Amino acid sequence: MLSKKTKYGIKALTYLAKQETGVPVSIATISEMENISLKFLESILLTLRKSGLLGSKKGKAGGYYLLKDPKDVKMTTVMRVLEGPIAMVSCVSLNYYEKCADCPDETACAVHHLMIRVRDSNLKIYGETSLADLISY
Amino acid sequence: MLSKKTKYGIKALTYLAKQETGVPVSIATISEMENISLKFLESILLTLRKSGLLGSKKGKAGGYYLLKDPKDVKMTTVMRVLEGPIAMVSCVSLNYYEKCADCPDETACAVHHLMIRVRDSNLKIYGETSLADLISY
DNA sequence: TATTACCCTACTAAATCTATAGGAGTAAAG
DNA sequence: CTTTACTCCTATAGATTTAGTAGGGTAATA
Repeated sequence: MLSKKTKYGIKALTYLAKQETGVPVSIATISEMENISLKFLESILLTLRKSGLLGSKKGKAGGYYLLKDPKDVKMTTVMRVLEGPIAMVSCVSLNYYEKCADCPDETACAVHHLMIRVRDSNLKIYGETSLADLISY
Repeated sequence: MLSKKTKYGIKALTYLAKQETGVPVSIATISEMENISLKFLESILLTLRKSGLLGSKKGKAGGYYLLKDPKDVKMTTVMRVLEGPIAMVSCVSLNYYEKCADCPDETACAVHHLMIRVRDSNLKIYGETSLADLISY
């Protein structure tokens, strides 16, 4: 299941993607418009900023804004920042590979092979979808 | 991330799929061969039996065995039994649909559209993969 | 200098995951 | 008919993750 953090994060990003570029939107505004708990959203936006996806402006009329053109923000990046590795088991993760403790031979592991296929198909979807695609509905 | 329950469950199923059909294999044997905690595996096999995928024989020389031909056991079924819904959000689940509390309009929700694509691609993979495919490596 | 809004750490309640404990019941072998 | 080798089933517990909440600090602007 997708965590609420990821779900809310994507909603916030798409909301920002719909705004005029560079104009900061306050946490409170996004919180109201997307029905997200203010403090929870605050922490999500913070991680999005630290990851380099968002910029922020402090003080009056401050808020968050997208740093890139929505069509240059791929969902692969978004998912990795918010949800973590795209692979469902670490032994098929490209960026966070780890050997399974219980598995003597990866090439003989059924789960391994299946999850490689799942990973690749998901990577394909996330890779060919951008924020711009998501707001085109 | 895939739960260990699912991972172990798939491993157990593939182990059973490799055996002569109908011959019961004890929990202890599977536990040893696949490096899975005995008691944890016990509870996993129990749910697999209750779901109709496995049969069991009690008493001496008892154990678990596959009820169907491995090529007739689709991973869609296995994943649903062990991991739960294949959809990553309940608003795109075919079997466990639930409206999102925070989302006034599904058709306008970016997460919804993205997750439909993910669900469909995963359903396709699980649907065209059987236990028999998994043991052919 | 008052206000607005982000920044950051820490904390907590609830849920889920990953088992473990322990006994009851069943079937076959000796 | 008793021992042995299994499954069956419920309950529980520790660890981890999730989904927030609390509260003060800091910067920018009018």
